[in-house]
Amino acid sequence: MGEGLSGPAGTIHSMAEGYDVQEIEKKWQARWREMGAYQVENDDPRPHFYCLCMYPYPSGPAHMGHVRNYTFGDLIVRHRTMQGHAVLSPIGFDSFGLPAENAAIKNRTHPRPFTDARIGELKASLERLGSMYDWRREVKSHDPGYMRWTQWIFLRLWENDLAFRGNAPVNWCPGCQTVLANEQVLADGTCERSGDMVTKRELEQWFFRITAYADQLLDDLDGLDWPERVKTMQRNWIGRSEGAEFELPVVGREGVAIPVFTTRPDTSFGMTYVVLSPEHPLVPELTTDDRRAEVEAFVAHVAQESEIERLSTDTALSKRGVFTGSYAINPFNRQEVPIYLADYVLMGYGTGAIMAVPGEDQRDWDFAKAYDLPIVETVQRPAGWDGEAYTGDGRSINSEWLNGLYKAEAIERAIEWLEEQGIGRRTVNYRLRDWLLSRQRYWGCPIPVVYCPEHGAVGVPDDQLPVSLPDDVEFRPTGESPLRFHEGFLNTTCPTCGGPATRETDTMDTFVDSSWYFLRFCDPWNGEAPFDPGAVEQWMAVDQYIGGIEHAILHLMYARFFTKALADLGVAPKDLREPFARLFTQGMIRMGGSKMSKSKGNLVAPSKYFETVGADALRLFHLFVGPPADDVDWSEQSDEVIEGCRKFLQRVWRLAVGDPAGEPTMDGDQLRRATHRLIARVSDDYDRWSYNTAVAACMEFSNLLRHGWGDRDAYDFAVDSLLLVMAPMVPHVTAELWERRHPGEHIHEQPWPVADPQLAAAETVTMVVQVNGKVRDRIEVDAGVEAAAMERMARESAKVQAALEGRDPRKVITVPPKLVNIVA
RNA sequence: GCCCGGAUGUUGGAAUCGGUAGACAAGAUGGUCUCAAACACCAUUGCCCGAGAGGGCGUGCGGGUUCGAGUCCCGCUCCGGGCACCA
Repeated sequence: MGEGLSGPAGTIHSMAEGYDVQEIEKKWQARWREMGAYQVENDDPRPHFYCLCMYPYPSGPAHMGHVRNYTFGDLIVRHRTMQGHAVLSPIGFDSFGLPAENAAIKNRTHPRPFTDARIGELKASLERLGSMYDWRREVKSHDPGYMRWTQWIFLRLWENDLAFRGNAPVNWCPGCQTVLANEQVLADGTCERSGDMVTKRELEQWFFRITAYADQLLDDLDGLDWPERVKTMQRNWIGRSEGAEFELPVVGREGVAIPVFTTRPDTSFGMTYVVLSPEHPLVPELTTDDRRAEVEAFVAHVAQESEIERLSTDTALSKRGVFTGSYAINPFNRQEVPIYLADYVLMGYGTGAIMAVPGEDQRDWDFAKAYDLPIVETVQRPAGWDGEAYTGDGRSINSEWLNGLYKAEAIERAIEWLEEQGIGRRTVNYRLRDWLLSRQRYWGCPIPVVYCPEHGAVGVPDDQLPVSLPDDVEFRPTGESPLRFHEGFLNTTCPTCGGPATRETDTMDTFVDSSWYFLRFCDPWNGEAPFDPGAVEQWMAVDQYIGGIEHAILHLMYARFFTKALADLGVAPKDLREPFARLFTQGMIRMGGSKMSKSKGNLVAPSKYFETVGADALRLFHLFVGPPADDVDWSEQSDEVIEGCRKFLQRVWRLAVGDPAGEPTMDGDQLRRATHRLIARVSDDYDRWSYNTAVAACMEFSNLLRHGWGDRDAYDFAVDSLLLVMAPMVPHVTAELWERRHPGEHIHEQPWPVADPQLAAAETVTMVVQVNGKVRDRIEVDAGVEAAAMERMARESAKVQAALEGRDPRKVITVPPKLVNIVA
């Protein structure tokens, strides 16, 4: 080993013994870097194709998940390029975020050098993997040239009422005296740093009005070529529900009414009580004096509960509610019903108040039982029904003018009645909430807003962007943002009046950065705008987006929202309604049942394989181990399979440069046909993301070749074709072999081979003969065999006759040319 | 609780439209080469019966449709994931 590159004329036998993986991989990586391979211009005349892997958070050298992700991406980039496309393959780094800040706090350093070092490590790994990008287009979230436009976009959204300030409960750690991000709150509701129980506090926060796009975000899912699973998750997250909103007058209080939302107005006659959220603004007014002490104690208790406690279903229902002392009037039947509070009614959904129909809602039924409230059935149960609340369809009962109607019709009728009476209307509610983007952290993009005592919140003028993060900051062990104590940053002047003002010290959620980076890649050098709509039109939408399933909801939803909003604001092309036309979500790498991750300490570093078997073998393993969408279980077997991949590549090397000895198993014509079949198979497998079977096809084909050649031309065609179809999977070894076989040529600049369908079709087929569905014989037949001939051959088979035992066939089914089934 | 996936040899997986179940690998066993080992190569490898020829069984479980089911339908079990008091 090692002499492989020493001399182009080196003896074929020494080369045939194997090749030096390290030397070849480094050689080609340097070559690709020098030639600027896969740099692409916006006006490239070839058909455009935009392939994008989700830009990574720079956590250091690549982990196995990265390797898997970027192996798929690189395969597509190289394959599409060989097919004649101009492929945009950009990459960047999602470089803001908590881990860098936590590391800075711990190591008493600054997140910027820390992050830059991690980016350097990750870049080196990607290059070592042989993954190709147009590095000129690199985008980093923390780059001032990128932050400027992130802030610019924020201001445009704010101007158009798509960003706003509002009160929101935030996670507050009493020990650290600071707000925490959701990720910093552990599963048991405590602070990850201090261990104190985290509580909720109301604070002024910034939001993006994503709910304005709820309908579009839901409807446009239908046109996307995405995994059904991801679309379903987004649909559930948006959680559209249709129903009615109407007002319940309060007994003895003129002009006071409680609005409620329901999806089942048809069951309104069964309303036997009303429940409000403890945070509901009407609570003080509705509480009677004799109930006040108990109600206030209950409200106070709920307020200090953590989210986890509040959502826990463990607490007995009898402790989760309280009677206010007031009554509301059910407008449907004029009956008075008691008004309760309960912690499970959420202020953030619907109107924060519900009509309770225990007959047709299980939760209401449980609550009614706990508080001894009446239950009235308003839907006819089917015969034999012995459950509690009934949510199925049936005729309305006990409902006056609704009686006899089925569910759908009764809902319609009830809504019409509410509208006629002028007390209610048809409405749609969404589970989706507006996107809270404020983060009380340092290492993120500053929100470009100034607070003036005179003019309130004022946007920083465009020509003063970006608002940068000061470097001379001191990180406090508590995790409090140093921006809040940095006088130079904090104190500024009002852009409107020039008077003294203070800056917003919150930074943006890092999901803001990742919501438009794919647009910036189209025009990363633009200094006048985040991007030119014309440049975006050249490439968008992304033709193939690749990433982990963990981003199925948040990132993908936010990026869709940004794309729609920017198009509507005229920043992006108007007709760009969706950012990612096709999405592929790869499986996770697991080890011992759980996701491979740094925090679990079960990482297997790719560098170990780069240094031994090389990038090609590791790439081949990831392609071969199973379907790309499936999770990979890393086990002892993985190392053995990787070693098998390495051996396979060594065999390919010997086939391509050596002199295979032995008796060939087929003649030249047969080999040519087999080669066309290989091309057809691999091309089809690539198109349907079946890389594991594409690798298997290549292995099978190389097993045919290992015996040697009968016809040198056919053999050379076979080897060249094998190298071409493998070039996107294992770029280094195929590039080296191609150059040796075709001096001066570069395999990745060759056109993708196309199979001749005539030659790819099999000449002979194994015809299976069954008797009563059981295989009794196999006969080699011409591929164009006719049904009559098949039946004749089947009947003549000695094995078939033995199986028939003299019986006469009742029926014969022939499926030319593959199968005959004789039914006797 | 609701909504999605999934279950195939010892293991990872294949079977694309209802038509040869187990491709391709990994592992194991035996062999060739070697002083020996490694490498490489060859053979065997779902289970059961049988010396063999051959036969029977077999894709989580129970039914069904069909000439024919891993694949379609009905009912379960287990595993994984998402959402989870959403009115």
